[in-house]
Amino acid sequence: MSEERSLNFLEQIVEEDIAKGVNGGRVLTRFPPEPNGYLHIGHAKSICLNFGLAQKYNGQTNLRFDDTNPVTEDTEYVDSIKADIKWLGFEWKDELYASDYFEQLYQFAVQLIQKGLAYVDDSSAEQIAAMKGTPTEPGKDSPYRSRTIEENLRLFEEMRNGVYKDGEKVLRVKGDMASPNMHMRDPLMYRIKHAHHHRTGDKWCIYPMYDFAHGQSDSIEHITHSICTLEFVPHRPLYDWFIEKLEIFPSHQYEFARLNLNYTVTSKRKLKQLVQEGIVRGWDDPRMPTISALRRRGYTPASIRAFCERVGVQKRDNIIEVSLLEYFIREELNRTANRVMAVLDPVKLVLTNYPEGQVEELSAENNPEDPSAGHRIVPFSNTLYIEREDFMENAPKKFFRLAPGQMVRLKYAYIIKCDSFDKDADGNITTIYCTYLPESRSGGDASGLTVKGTIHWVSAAQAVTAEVRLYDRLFKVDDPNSEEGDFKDYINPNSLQVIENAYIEPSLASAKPGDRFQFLRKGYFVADPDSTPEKLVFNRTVTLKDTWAKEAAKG
RNA sequence: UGCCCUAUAGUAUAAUGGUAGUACGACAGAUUUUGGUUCUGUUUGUCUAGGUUCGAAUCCUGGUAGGGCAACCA
Repeated sequence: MSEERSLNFLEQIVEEDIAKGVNGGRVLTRFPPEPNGYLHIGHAKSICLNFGLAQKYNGQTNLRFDDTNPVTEDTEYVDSIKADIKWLGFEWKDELYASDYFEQLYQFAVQLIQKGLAYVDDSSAEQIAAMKGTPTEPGKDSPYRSRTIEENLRLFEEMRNGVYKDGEKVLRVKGDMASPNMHMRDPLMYRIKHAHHHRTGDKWCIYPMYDFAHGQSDSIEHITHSICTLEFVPHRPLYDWFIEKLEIFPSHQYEFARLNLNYTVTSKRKLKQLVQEGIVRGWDDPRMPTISALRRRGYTPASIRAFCERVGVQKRDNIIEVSLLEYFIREELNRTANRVMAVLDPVKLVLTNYPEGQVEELSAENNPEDPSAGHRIVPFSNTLYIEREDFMENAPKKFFRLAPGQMVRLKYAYIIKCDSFDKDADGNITTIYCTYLPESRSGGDASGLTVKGTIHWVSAAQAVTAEVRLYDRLFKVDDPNSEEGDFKDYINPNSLQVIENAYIEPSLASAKPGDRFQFLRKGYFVADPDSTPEKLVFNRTVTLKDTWAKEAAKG
């Protein structure tokens, strides 16, 4: 917070406005989602921006649902959006709905008709589209464009009163069909939809278009800085036009470039498709880029806020690397997550010189980055599980783990030496036999030996089994949006790997959903809400950086 | 071929007419009872051509490239 940073272009605008005394120095922003889907990482940027800007300049932020299209909206989405914003750590001033303004917006429309600036059009959607022209050719005036004010007033009222069916009539701006800006070519203001609205019920059968609701909603709330994404730049002249003709509070819109992440899609339409077609398990499937999925994946609000802060605010298109997001969650979890041992792909290891049946209680440091995290007890015995990949029958020189004749330290315990191993008929290693060095015990090592490698383990008799879900990127290409064909063709078929029976140390048995850990050498994990008293379920939030894997991949 | 927005290392972002810097990534090394962390070092950039200026990433003009705009979606 106190870190010195140059101002982004929106902060500059706000500071200039404050300096000039615009709006008496008042700052009021708003976050305006449509409740037709779950919030994603791109929205997080907008939330951090809108709420953060207001916070920084002693202002406030309204939460306003732009609910002008009853057929796509639902209270399920309203609830999830509110929960996500709160979880991210922000508080809104007022919870508002564009639908709160339906009567006011209707009156605005009447005023424009009275001024001769709007008309009722009987043309079909296809006819209107055909008369619109193209970006390089002007459009044509509708044959209904010259109706009298009185007739327009009567027809619009009849539209409201349910006299007409869906699509029979619309209310349009009397703009300029030759404008180089397509949005000024008699844009629609109202359409007829005999549909049930999640808040207004069946009170209305005409609904304002977004373009006729958004700017005026900002104006009604006296929003000082209305911040949205770049695709609305060409709409701004229309919003300004409405404000000018209606002579209402002049909110100003400013546009920034939306956030894009590589290897992911952030389009509500596409995300909804992934959910509805069962490609993921739901909006909060940890592979999704939604806020609720990131939460379930184990991301923290602070890490997402830090990411959004780092990404900055600009007007140029951008695709951020996922590694930046991962950096921030690793950075936080390294400081805060307790270390534990979990063996995901177990192979049995027997210490032939350790007394059968003896159980030693070893002290294990919870977090080397945070001494105040204390210690815990980990049981040790002659039969352990270690990670299958930590043993190689024929190891290359730089392999610092177990191999016949090679020594390694068992974390928090002893140095061991591999003597032999068993294989089954298929050539899989079934048991590894080692001897331990009694004088090498952690904390009191008198062996005089140093070994290159330290591996994690769990004691077989005391181990608890758990399900572990390993996630990888959902798409196998960098930029799924720019690829040919259907974006779903580029889904990574290995984005989820479920390990039914991982062995975890007994101290983990009491973990509660939402508890975060570092599984030593494996990554950061969070207990999933699917956990039951019988079986814990863990999600891998992110791997640790793994320079050995990188080395090994080089061949 | 109309209008609008944009262009700085691989990615993102500073420098607001005066030494092109930071973060992530990558690479190399040191430390390490996590091949983690930490530390050190290295690498790579102003789209292009003109103009203004003592001086241009910055201002102007042309070009090039990318993006947006023609839903009764938002």
